[in-house]
Amino acid sequence: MMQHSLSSVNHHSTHYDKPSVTTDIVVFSLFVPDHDLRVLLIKRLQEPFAGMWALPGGFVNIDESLEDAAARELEEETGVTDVFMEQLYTFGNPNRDPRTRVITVAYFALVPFTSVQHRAGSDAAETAWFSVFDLPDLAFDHHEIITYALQRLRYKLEYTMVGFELLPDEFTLSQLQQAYEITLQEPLDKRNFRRKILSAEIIEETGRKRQEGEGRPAKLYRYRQGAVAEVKTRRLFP
Amino acid sequence: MMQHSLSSVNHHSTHYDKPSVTTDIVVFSLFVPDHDLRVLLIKRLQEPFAGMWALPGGFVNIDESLEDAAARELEEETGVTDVFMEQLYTFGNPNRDPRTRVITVAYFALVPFTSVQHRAGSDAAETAWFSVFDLPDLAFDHHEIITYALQRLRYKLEYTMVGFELLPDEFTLSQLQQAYEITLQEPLDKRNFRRKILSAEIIEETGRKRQEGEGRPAKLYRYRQGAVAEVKTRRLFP
DNA sequence: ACAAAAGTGTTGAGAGTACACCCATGC
DNA sequence: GCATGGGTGTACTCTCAACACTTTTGT
Repeated sequence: MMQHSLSSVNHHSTHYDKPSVTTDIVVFSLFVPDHDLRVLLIKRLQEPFAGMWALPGGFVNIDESLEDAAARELEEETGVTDVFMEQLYTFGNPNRDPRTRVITVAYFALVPFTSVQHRAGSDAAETAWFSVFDLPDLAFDHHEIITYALQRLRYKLEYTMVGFELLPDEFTLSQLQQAYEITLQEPLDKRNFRRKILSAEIIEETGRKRQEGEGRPAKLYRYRQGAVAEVKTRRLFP
Repeated sequence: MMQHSLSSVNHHSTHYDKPSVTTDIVVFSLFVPDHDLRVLLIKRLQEPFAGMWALPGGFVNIDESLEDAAARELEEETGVTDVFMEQLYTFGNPNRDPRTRVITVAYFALVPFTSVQHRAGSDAAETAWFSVFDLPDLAFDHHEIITYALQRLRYKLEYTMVGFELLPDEFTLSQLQQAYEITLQEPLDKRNFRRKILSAEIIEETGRKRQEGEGRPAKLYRYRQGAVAEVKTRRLFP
């Protein structure tokens, strides 16, 4: 065991007391018919906080990267796979876990609303989707983590195009607008929205049209491969 | 020892192989006469990478927060204290330390250029300021961390007012503009800069003027206590 | 009086915002 | 033919970008 750097630490404890490291993942998905943005939670089986709802997550293995750990835990606990994932923040308050010192690297993930239903009830643990706007009591500091994740998601929507990650591969402009409206919780002007999205040139028509549903069929769009999701100079919405 | 979450991990290793957790701090400061932005580095004494330059940092104690750990390490190793600090990113690649698994929570810090000289040569280890635009070979992935920190600093300058943190308590508008020009590495228009900064209403005149130096004395400004450093709707500079 | 830095306004271009009607389809 | 959602254009305002000269001090 050696020092990563110069400081003199851990001289007193013989077995090098180390914090544990976990990842927790805030998985967002849209529930379009309900006009709701929801987070995937699991019911804890172990103490502490047994029986309480918590974010999916768990210990980082000694030989896997943080991203791998997050993806693995997410799949093990919820069956959700192939999602957009991004590191959020590392929460390391000494008292965030009442028993031992646990530092958690939080990730946030976005899954298309179409691929949600069949993935939900997966395996051992009970999982459920909760509205981010009406959360139950949560284990640890998970409420704080979700609040932070929501803030980040909204922020990212304003200057990038992550909105796609909440939609299926092919989507209509109305769906995209709804994704924005639901997460930002404010109505957007249809014409301005379309103009801005299209002028950013990061989506393209597929040629196909959506058939299900009422009314005039809508053009389907896809994310343009190779397009940079960053939106040039301005915020995306006022 | 208990599970933070539901996953089943570490069943095989009897003594629960845990990664080590460190913090590393990227301390930026302006060197105005040289028109340079520099980072504080220390020469490593221990293996691995003994004799190489590296970021200040070290292990997180079992009972201290990440921020506290970063501040403590920074003071222990460089004598630098009372700085603006913000969490940057957590680097957890399994091979970033060739000997054991070390996850590092990186912070970036800004210190006023006026309080740099007397703090430099502090104690045990050799420390020095290096231009971020011309770095030596660095231990671990510290080059990557600094690159990321610089990107974040520039980004923050564009929509917040962190520029102040690189300046003394009272400063002139020209100094503030220089801070921006040095870190962004591009010239800015004096009139547009002043108009934008002043209309944001986050600094105020002190009434005093700077006396040293040539030319017409400049008004001194200070950060307005209670002002939100976020700049309203637009990017700060083109 | 001159060197050196501080300070100050205007104009044209582009982006943002607000706003209302016709179109294509299924029933 | 009507209900339902899809799709389109224009005028006003505001912010941004470019640009050059006068003022105050020390020597």
